[in-house]
Parts: sequence; C-alpha cells; structure tokens
Amino acid sequence: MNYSKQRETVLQTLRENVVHPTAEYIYDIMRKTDKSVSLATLYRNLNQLTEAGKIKKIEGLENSAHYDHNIHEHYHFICTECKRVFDIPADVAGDIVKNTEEKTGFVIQSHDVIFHGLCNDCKK
Amino acid sequence: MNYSKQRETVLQTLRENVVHPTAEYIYDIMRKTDKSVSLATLYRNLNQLTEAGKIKKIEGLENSAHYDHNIHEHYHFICTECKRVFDIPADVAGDIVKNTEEKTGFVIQSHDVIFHGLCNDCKK
DNA sequence: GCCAAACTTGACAATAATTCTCAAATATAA
DNA sequence: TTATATTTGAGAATTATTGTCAAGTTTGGC
Repeated sequence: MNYSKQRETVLQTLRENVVHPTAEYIYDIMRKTDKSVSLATLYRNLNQLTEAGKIKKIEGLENSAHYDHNIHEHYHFICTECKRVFDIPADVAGDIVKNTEEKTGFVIQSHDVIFHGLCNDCKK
Repeated sequence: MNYSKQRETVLQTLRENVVHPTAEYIYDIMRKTDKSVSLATLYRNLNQLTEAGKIKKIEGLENSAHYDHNIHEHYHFICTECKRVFDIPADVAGDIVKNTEEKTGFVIQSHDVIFHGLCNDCKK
C-alpha cells in the first residue's frame, strides 16, 4: 500500500470525529478542504483501511455502513431515538467466544454485537 | 393488517426453509407457484411481518438482509467459507443485557450478535 | 535527481438491494 | 353488497456502493 494524501485524510477524519460516521459524513468533511476528492476514492480507502485492520466497518445500522477508528474489541449501541452510536466495552458479554466455540466446535474469527435502545438523554 | 394470500405464502416459505433466506431466495421459491408475484409485494410483506414481530430481519451479513422465522432470542454465525448461516443459542452471552444496562444506564430494546468464522465442515 | 513499475486518483457509468408510485384488485365491516 | 381501507403488480426511482479507465502520484533502484 503506497502513501496517499487522500487516504491519510480519511484516517485522520475518522480519528478526529468521535462519532462513528458514515461514508457520506466523512465525504462532506473531506470536501471542505479538498473540493475535488471523489466518492470512489473515499470508498476505496475505507475498504483498504478496513482490509488492513486500521479501521473497522460497522454494519447492520440503518442502510449505510459506519466506520470506527477504534479497533480494540468493543460493541455498539444505537439509540433508536437520536440515532447516535455509542461504544460498549466488550466485557459485558462474558466468555462469549469461548462459550460459542465450545458449544459448536466452530472456529470464530470475529464477532459483532449491536444493541438497540434508548440512550440516557433519550430515555427520559 | 388485512389477510393476504401473498403474505401468507411469504410466512410459510420462511417457515418451511430451515435456512435463513434472503428476499431473493424467497422470491425464487414464490415464483414457482405464483408466476405473477412482485418483488415489491415480497419486500412489503417482509417489512410488515418484521414490524409485527412475526419474523426477524438479520442484517450485517454480506449485502442483503436475511430473514428468520425463529423469533426466539438467539444469535447467528456465518461461515466465511460456505456462507451458510447457523443459529447460536443466546446463553453463550451470559447476562449481556443486564450487564450492559447496568454499566451504561441505557434502556436496551433489542440486541443482535453475529459471529464470523469457520463451521465444522469448512474448518478442516 | 531521474525513470520505470506499481499504485492511486477523479469522473462518472454501472450495479444491487430495496423502496416508491399508482391504478386495479381484494378484503373487511356494517 | 356496498363503501372504506388494505393490498397488489408493474415498473420507475432511490440509495449505497463498486467498477472502469485514462491521467496523476509514489516508490525503489540507478
């Protein structure tokens, strides 16, 4: 993977935005400083960075994928009211991988947990 | 929700197919007995049945959604090799909901767990 | 520094999954 | 058995994402 200014910007945009943005959101931000960046370039870079394990793609939320600069094991919570995405520490799930491997015999390469519900701001 | 023959067929097709089919798969089966059923009707009914809690939509697998007639709490495992979707009992995750609610204060309405890895046939 | 090979880009066409629109058909309740 | 509400089929429309390709950029060896 060669260096590219655009890819650097994608990664930095993700790191600077605590939210878990969609491609569209990142695109809007990138266009502010680079009027000519292309959507294809963005998607290409998001895929490459995901492939390289530098970022994580979060699927299963609404229609479009979200991206996460935090690649440590953790889960996600999406508020059904305000649609914000929150991080959930992985230890809430106990020995989920070990338990599942023992019960099934399958080899687990990765797993994702997504919660839906009301965040503290919206539950009132 | 009024009665409709097509919706009945959607539900029955899902129940008779132990796999976790996509809309496309269900569509192919329905076309065998009803040459004139429309894709829009299928998607409408899948959404209505999901809304009504009679089936469950599984997102986050490949590009298209899968549907599940089993609405009891359970998780899914997708084999990265053969792409089949397996059911995983919910007890592998311990008190995941209680733990998460206690740790965050959020109200959890639902949660999904998706594993990726190799099934017993493919791990050899 | 200069060059060739490999990689990346922007523009935009193409695709895939799903949703929308609307007139015609069907179901329901009185 | 009729009026009202719901559902359908057909196909156009939409949305997110990927593919194509010529032009621009990066890199490692000289």
